[in-house]
Amino acid sequence: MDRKNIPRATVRRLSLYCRYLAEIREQDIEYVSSRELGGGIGTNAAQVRKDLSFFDRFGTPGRGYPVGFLHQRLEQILGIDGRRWQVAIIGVGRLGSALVDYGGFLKHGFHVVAVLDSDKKKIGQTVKSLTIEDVADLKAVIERSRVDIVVVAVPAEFAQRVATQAVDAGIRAVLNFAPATLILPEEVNLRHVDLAVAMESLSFHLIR
Amino acid sequence: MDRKNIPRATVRRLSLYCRYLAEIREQDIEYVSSRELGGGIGTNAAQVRKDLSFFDRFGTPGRGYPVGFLHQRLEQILGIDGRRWQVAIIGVGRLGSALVDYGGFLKHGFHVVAVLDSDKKKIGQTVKSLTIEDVADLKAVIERSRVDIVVVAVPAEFAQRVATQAVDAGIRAVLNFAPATLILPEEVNLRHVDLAVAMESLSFHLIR
DNA sequence: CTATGTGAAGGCCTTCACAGCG
DNA sequence: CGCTGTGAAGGCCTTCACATAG
Repeated sequence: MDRKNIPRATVRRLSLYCRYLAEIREQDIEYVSSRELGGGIGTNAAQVRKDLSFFDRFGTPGRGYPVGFLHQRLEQILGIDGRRWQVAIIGVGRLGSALVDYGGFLKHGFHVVAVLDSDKKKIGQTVKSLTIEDVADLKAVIERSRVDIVVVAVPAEFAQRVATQAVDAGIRAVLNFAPATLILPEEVNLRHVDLAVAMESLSFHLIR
Repeated sequence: MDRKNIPRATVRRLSLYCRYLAEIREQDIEYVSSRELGGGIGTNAAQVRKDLSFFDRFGTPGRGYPVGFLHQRLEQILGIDGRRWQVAIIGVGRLGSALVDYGGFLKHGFHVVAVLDSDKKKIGQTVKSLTIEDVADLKAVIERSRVDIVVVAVPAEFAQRVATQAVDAGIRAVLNFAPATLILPEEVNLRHVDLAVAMESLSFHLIR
């Protein structure tokens, strides 16, 4: 099974299945059918079975999927089992600081190990026991802290530069919050969280 | 042209084209080719032409697209020209408050007109000259302030309830930041901004 | 000769439908 | 008999390629 050939949409749903399974696991439910699992994340039974079939035969015909086992396997597949991904956040504005102590990071195996900014007034201050470092030292910080994932939370006009520097320093995964399109080498994993795009798509569909 | 039949991906790119056009318009560039426009947002020329052809013939063969005109038309199409969409933000935690004064809202025709929370200690306090109201009064607030779009920024366990209440109060567009899958009627426009999903999809692709 | 607009082809993802297993 | 796993069908979106306009 080559991870490159898995549909993006499937990976997205894997996260949602995983979250749903965590919830019903708490309720000591032992088996879940593809229909229930699909309903729980807003898709259908066939989609669930197809998604899971990319990886293995997790289910038992006539019964469904064993909740605990499937949950555990999905965490392995997503790479959030035990493992700790080292995250650096660049840009400590409103959004950046909200992200630093966003509980969700730690909970799911992501660990913020560095915070950077270009503002001399911020450099040296601490956020959640992390000292804000100079973005000019990005490469050194990435290497020293063994950063896996870079979160870009700087103003739009600096986003491309910062992202390129991160990639030059060896980074292969970038999560961009800046309202800007980043152009990076094909092999770099890039995700956008774009408020403007989301709002405008709502606006588009509200008309008429 | 029925807005319902436009591919989601096309609407998404419309926002990106619009942003790119705004940038080069500043530089007094008069015409842009589909190739340049595509390159600017990380797609190709054919895609640009197909996307735009859903709406009109904006271009001039041999020259390209007139930047100012196309920008203006895309703003109209997206519904962000002059018009003001009224936004309510539910949940004034770290994320919620970061959103309230996130400049990007106002700039593009979105106007935060109400902020709500369930925490008695927060209700009555002000954020950016808005008084935090009781989420129990959601329906009244939505009607009084003529809210078009609801932003859900509450903890996951309350997200579904709050969203359902908003829809019952007549809301037809929801932007969800909570790490939870919302199940809402088909006709409601729903967008998710899901950090966990984005991070986990990066994690998935980083393995091996 | 350059660059758009668009039917047709291609590719990817979702849905169907059913064989087969428990 | 219920529910999974999966090839095949279907549908949607992207890419191609060329007729057409300036």
